[in-house]
Parts: sequence; structure tokens; C-alpha cells
Amino acid sequence: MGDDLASAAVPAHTSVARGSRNDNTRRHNLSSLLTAVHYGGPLTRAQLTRDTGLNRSTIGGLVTELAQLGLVVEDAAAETGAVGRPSLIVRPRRDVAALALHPDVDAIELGAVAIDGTVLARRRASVDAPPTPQDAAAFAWEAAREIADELAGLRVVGAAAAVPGLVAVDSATVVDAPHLGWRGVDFRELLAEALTLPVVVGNDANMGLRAEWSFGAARGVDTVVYLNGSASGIGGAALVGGRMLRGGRGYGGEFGHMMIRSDGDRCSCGRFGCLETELNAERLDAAAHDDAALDVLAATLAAAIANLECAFDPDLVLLGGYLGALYDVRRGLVDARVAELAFRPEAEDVAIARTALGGNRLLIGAAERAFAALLQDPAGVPLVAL
Amino acid sequence: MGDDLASAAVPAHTSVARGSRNDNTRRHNLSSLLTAVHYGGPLTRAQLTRDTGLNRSTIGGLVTELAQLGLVVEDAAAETGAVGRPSLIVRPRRDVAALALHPDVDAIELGAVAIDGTVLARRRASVDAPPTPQDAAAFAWEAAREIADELAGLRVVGAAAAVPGLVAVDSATVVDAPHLGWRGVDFRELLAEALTLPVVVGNDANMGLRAEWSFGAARGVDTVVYLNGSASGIGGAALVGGRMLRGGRGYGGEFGHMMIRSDGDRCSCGRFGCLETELNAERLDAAAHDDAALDVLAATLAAAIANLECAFDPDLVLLGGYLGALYDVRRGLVDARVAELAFRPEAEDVAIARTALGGNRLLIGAAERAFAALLQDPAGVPLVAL
DNA sequence: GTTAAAATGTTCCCGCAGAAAACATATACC
DNA sequence: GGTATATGTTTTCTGCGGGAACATTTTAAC
Repeated sequence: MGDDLASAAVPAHTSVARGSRNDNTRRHNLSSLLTAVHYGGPLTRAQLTRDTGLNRSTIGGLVTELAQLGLVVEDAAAETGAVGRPSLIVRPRRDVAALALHPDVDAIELGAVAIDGTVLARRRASVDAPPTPQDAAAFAWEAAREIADELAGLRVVGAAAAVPGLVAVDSATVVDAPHLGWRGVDFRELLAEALTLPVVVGNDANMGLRAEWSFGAARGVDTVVYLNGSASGIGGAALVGGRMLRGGRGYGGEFGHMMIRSDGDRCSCGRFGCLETELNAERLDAAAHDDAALDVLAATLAAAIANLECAFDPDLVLLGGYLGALYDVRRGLVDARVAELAFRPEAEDVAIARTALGGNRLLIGAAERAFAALLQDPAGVPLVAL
Repeated sequence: MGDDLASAAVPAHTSVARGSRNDNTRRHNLSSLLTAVHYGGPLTRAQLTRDTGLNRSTIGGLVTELAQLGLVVEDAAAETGAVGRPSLIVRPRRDVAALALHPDVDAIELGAVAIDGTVLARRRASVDAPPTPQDAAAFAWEAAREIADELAGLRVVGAAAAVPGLVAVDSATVVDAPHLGWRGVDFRELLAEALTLPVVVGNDANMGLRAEWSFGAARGVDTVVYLNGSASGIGGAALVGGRMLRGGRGYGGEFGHMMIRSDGDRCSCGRFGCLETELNAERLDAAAHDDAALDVLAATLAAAIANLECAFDPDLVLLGGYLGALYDVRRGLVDARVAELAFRPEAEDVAIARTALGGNRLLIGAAERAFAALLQDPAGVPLVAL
């Protein structure tokens, strides 16, 4: 009740909130239904009626419209054994998809991901040198053609790219991706031209968290801190009250550059004692069979988590990549240190967990980002044959 | 365009979003209008029409309803010199108010704040020892009676308390307010019983930022980090994409306990090198005429700001209390250090500013919190004669 | 001073969205 | 096979905003 108001965005200020009309209502309800079957898997009409609080007749009309838009199908109900007329099952259509691109230092990957989160097809190319934006766009075009041949009849909502680096708030410009060597590139335009599709570009850690939130270890949790250790450093992202932390310019969540040791080593970013320098892949490899060294690294991780906890008070801290691996081998130590350092009353421990999705995480997360527009306005976003 | 989707909360997941009905539309539009005149000051009907995009006739009906609810009044238009029929001016009514309570170590204060942000009346009592919750509630009752006599005809939406300590996400329980010695107190119930009003309880730093956002130095900015130095330590709060950072349990934004020196002193919270220990009021006092010592403290502040920037990427960092004072005397040093440490591309500097509201900040912020329910549903929240 | 133009308020009617009720249908249970 | 139960379907109703026509109030032009 009151809690929602505690964090609620108050509409106006400089700009007055747009007025709402009847068609907003319709859009909102279509969005609620499509979103529900997107995340919740197949749901019966009856469940949708109960969950939304809308009338049976209204649900009927909405589902019909979603079906006419080609977004969902209705199956005969599974035998439930319950009394009463069986309810039709509403499923998102698997031929509705998004393209997801992940250019990285050693490979480029493109996948087609269905609206139910399934990866339908993927193409991967290893590269010797980090790809240029043009390389990435060219690969995307070729891979998309192959996938189009493989999966006939796919209807695509757009494409999204998960880039390891800073992406501006416009979801278009790669401001600085040091490991790729991209700086100030309007990759959205490049990719959109190559694919002739609407494109959004985002930070890879953000998309990783998005995927885990939608279909992985953070399902249903709405306050999450995410830390992912990879060859290109530590990527961070946060979900705050059900919304992705973005920041004013799009650079929020860079927890890899949180200062964790004031007398630490110089980081590639120019500062000292950054988490991603104190706790990097090489140090972890070097400590692989050195118990004491592993303990030190685990303590560093715990200190970082404690710091993030007092800033974000998350319900869940999600660890991926080599940080997840470190957590696996030093779970007791990390948990204990975090509890010891925890600012909160000790009874209320914070959950720490490993990521659940494997190698498809970024593809799924990027696709999620591409689907966002459709989920928000199912009748307003056109689907394109791939 | 795409930016909104980048952070947008996707409705469903475990719980499907409630369906929307026509009366939601009405509620939304009433809310938009009341919110607009609340923050934007008096506005003409014509301006409301333009800003909301709603029809003239609709605005007419909505304003009439708000007037009938006793929330706004319409004045004759000021002479504008423009051609055409003059538009009526819509103002929030000043006799609509909220009570705001601030119990602190050395004093208790209660104020009546009008919906336009004006502090109509206040009562303050100095105390020798920190007040108990019962003391605070008793004072609130007495002060409220006095104010009721002073301001006849006031209609009150409720009361809010700004407490220096951890407040649970239920907006009721003071989990731990170390300086007051309150632990696990349901202060909402206590105060609601004393005042016979709906009550919300919140953290003082959160309410301080809320006030600055509504009427102070953070107006119209929707990504803000707030640091306030006071006798009871450093309070922190953040506004993330137009929403107050709250955290899973309500303990988010405790930036005073961010680790800023790994070999620092032990903090009262049990950890080492917390910002509020490394940069506390005594150290600042002691450094008052010691340039080198001030430089060190300013550098500490800059390091904290840089750390928060890479986590939140705020549009504005707002400094209050002794941190504001320190910033005033070492502005150049802090700005330079922050720019040097900034993770973002150097061209995009982050604004740092002092708080603008004075001693009324917490009263205004708490009142804002109390008004939130009314602003969200103008027709659904009853007003009570004080 | 009268008239025209412009901007806004007001009134009335329309279309759209969801609610509610009546009816139809499909299952389980007896 | 009959009944209770749950759900889908159809029809009717209400509420809300849009839009057009009209009324009102001002400035500007002559």
C-alpha cells in the first residue's frame, strides 16, 4: 500500500504527465496480457481473468485481439481434472522473435530468440582481432540471412545488440567500449541499416541482468544487484524497484569501477583500487590452487557486496562469470563476511546466488530489450518478416 | 523514445499487472492535474490543456471535480495582454495540508505544510535527552492541537515522520535509529493513535531529498544522489529515474556507510573506513582552519562522489549539512578531483550542488510523502479537519 | 465606437472500453 | 443421465474523453 507511494514516481514537475485516454486503457490491458504470457508461460484465460481482475468478457476480447495480431495462440486446455468448462490456454507464438547480437573481443554472435525466451537459432564467428562496428554489422546481416533461410516464416520485432562498454542513454551510441576499441559509434544506425530493422543498443551487463530477471535466477525479484566477471572486466547492473538502473547518461551500474581498496593498484580507467582490478580473472587464475589467495579474493568480493548492499539494499545479489565461480568455491567465506559487514539488522540476510542462464544469457537479455516495445504496446509495434 | 523502455518496469512476472479500467483513466488524469499545480504552481486551464494533451472540455470537467473535492480553487486570470478570452488560473488550496514530524536527538519539531509546499505553522521543543517514541508522539499531539487552534479550518491529508535511522519498507517500523535509541518501534501506529490520522514513517535523508526534488535544488532532475552531513552522521538518498531508491527492505541509500578507506577507522556500525567516520562533523570542525586537513577531507568527499557516480550516473549530486559547507569552501578541489576520478567521458561532467531549502527541508519532504497518496488519487483520499 | 479575430469556456453528442448479466458450453460428480 | 460448477459468448449499460458548435471575453483593426 504505502510502500508503492514511498518510491513512486510523481508524474509531473517540469513536464506535466500526458493525459490518459480510453485507448491507453486498451493498450495497457493488451500489454498486461502479453507480458503475463511472455513471462508466466502459457496461462489459461481463467487465470488471466483472476490475475488482472478484469472481466471475463474483457479478457475474451483482449485475447482475441492479441490472436488477430498474430502474437498469441489459443490451445485446447490441458486436462486439469477440475470441475467446470475447461479454460483455453493462451501461449505466445513462437514465430514471433527478435534478433540479438553480441559482438565481443573474440567472437561475434547473433541469435534469433522467440518471444517465449527460446533461442531458435544462432550463428557464431570467432575472430582474431576485436571486430569493428562494420564487421559486426556485416556479420549480423549475413547471419540473419542464414537464419531467415533456416527458419521460414519468422516475424521479427527488431534487433538488439549487447555491447561490452558504455552505451549512451539514447540506446544507440556506443560511447566507449575499450575492449572492442569502439568509441562514439552510432551502432544503432549501422546495424539498423544492415538489417533494415529497428535496433536498440545496450550494455551487456544490463542485458545479462535483464535475462536473469526474465527467465533466470532473478525471476520475480525486483531489487537485484548483478555482478559479472568476464575477460573484459567486471560488468555490473542493478534492478531497482522493478526497473533497470540506467543513470542520467546511461552509464549507471558500473560496479566494476567501485573503489574497493584505497591503496590498490591502478586500473585501466585511471583510478586506483577498482573492484575489477583487485579481483580480476588473472588473479583468480593465479590463485586457483592457493587457498589463502582465494580467501583474500573472496573477502574482496564480500566487501564489494557489502558496499553495494548498503547502497541498494537488494533482495538478491547475482554473481556471474568468474565471480560466480569464486563464489562457488568460497561460498561460506563470502556469506559469512557479507553477514559480518552487513549494515542491516543481522536477522535479515540478503540472498546471494549464481546466475542461472548459461551461454544464451546475453542473447536472451538483448532480445528481451527488443521485445520491450512490443510488450508495452502490442498493437502498435509492427512485425516484419525476416 | 527507446530510453523509456530501457528502464521501464515490465508489469508482470510473478504477479500479473492489474487490469486498467475507465475509472483508472479518470484517476490518472485527476492525479496529473493536481500534481501539475502542486509542483508547477498555479497554472491556467489553457496551460493544462496544452501540457496534458487533453481536450478543453475534459480539462474543464476535471478541474471542476478537483474544485468540488476542495483541492483547488480557480481565480480570475491575471492580465496577460494576449488576445483571446483569458484563462482561469488553477491553484492548489492552501488549507489542504499535511503534518510533518521530525524527532531528532536534540529537538522535536512538528509543522503543518500546505499542499503548495508552504510551511503554515511549526512547533519546536528542545530536549535534553533523545526523545522516546512516546515522547515524540505526545509532543506531536500537543503541537497539533496548538496548530489546529492557530489555523482554523485546516483540512489534513495525514501525517508523516522523518526519522534519522533505518525505516522498514512498510513505512511504519523504525528498525534502528541509533542516535535516538529507537529499535523495532512501530512508530506509525503510535503516531496514528496520537493524531488519529493516517501516518507514514520514513528515513530523514529520503525525505530531505524528496523536498529538494519537489521545491529545491533538484527540481525537475530525475537522477539525483543526495548526501547530507549532520550530527547523527551522513544520510544518503537517491532518486533513480524519477523514483526514490528504496531497496528491498527500505534500507537503500545508506551512503554514509559506503567504504571509502580500506584501512580506515572503525565505524559505529562495526565496519571500517565508512564515509561517515572518515568525514565526520568533528573532523571537519577540527580542520576548520587547517588548509591541508580540509584538503584531505575534500578529497575524501570527492572520492565518495566519484564512487557514487559510477554506480548511479546521476544528473546531480546534492550536498547538504556539513558536506555542503565543506563543498562551499573547497568547491574547486572537489570538482577537480571528481572530474579526475570520473569514469564517464570527461566531456560530460556531473553537476554538484548545495541543497537549497533550509531548516524547513525535512518538514516539507515529510509532508510531500504524506501528500503522495492524495496526489496519486485525488478523489480517493479523504481529508480530515484538524 | 464598432467590428473582426483570437483564445478559451461550455454544452451536447458520439465512440470506445470495460462491467455486468443472461445465456451457452464443457467438464466432474453422483 | 442429471446436476453443480466453471468458463466462454453475447448483449446491454455506464463512464470517460473527443470533437463540434456555440458562448464568452479579450485584443486589434478600422
